Amino acid sequence: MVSERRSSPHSDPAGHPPLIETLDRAGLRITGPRRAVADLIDARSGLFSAQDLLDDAGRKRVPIGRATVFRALDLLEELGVVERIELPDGGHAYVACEPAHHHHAVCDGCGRVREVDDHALTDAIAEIERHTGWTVSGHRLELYGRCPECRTTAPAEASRS
Amino acid sequence: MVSERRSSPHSDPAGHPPLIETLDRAGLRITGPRRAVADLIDARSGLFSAQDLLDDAGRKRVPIGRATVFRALDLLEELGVVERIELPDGGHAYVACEPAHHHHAVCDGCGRVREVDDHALTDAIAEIERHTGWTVSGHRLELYGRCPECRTTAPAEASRS
DNA sequence: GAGGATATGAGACATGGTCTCGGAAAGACG
DNA sequence: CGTCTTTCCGAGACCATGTCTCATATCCTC
Ligand SMILES: [Zn+2]
Ligand SMILES: [Zn+2]
Ligand SMILES: [Zn+2]
Ligand SMILES: [Zn+2]
Repeated sequence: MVSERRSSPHSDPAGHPPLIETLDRAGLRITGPRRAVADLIDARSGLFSAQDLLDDAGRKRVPIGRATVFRALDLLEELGVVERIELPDGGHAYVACEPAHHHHAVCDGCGRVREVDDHALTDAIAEIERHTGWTVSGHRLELYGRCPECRTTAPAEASRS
Repeated sequence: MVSERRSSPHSDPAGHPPLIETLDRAGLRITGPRRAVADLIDARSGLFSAQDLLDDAGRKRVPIGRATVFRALDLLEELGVVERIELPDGGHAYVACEPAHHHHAVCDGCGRVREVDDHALTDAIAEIERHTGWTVSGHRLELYGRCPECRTTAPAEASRS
């Protein structure tokens, strides 16, 4: 479990279209399980783990195989609408997001995730290439901290360094 | 296994002092196993996994417990001289490095790792904080690409995207 | 509908890491 | 040195997160 989301009015925070649509537009088969996984993800906000989805599914009495969930996540990840991110503690979690290249800021208070664009980093990387003679073909950046809501409220509530 | 290192003359690439010294200076107990792990790491260059160390140890007939290797890695990581980094494919690997904050460029040809400093990124993050209202307390950046040596040689050899 | 391509689910397997616990050994001190 | 206390170690169970296999079920096209 990644972090129990308090049910908030953020069910569709960034106004993503339903994920299932992405599968459809990509010409992939729309199957029951895929729709189910897509819906489960749509119903969440912020971080989630594959296990979270499995748990959700169990709670809603929608039986889905473990492998299927991972396969669906792989698909969605390839399509760029779900990303697997690295947590500060070394664990992984997934998050729904836009296909365009970007990065994520993760709130360690509430698990909210905010997409962050790339601008400044692109320059920084060009600079690094010039400096080092390396060719940088990809990168991964994750930011950790507190969202505006959590910054003003109690700084308490879990979080490892 | 993270990537079989071709034995190269880079045994001590950045001129790190022996890792065992770090443990010593930190006032930690110098035990046989810790020394062994430190030496095994010193003898490597580039990326390695805990399993790599275990294999090395086996080959050299230096029996070390699995848990002990992980414990030593944890220690060294806390001291900042070893870091666990995320690979493009989602796997993990360790690498010896300087304690100062920095990031890593990983060559997908040969597994070499180069430390990269933080300058431009710091500005970028300040900018993001101003923009989003978030407080960013930590971050993680990994660069993937090709080192100068590998760029000139065959672009072959594994690597996904 | 019927049929062939494709996806699913159960569960074995793999990997990477943690935990527990009795026994071993470092280091302090005399 | 020898002893004592504290810490560490190793074996192996355990766990979480994924992946694979293969027989079965489902889509989707015709
Ligand atoms: Zn928050
Ligand atoms: Zn980027
Ligand atoms: Zn290289
Ligand atoms: Zn940095």
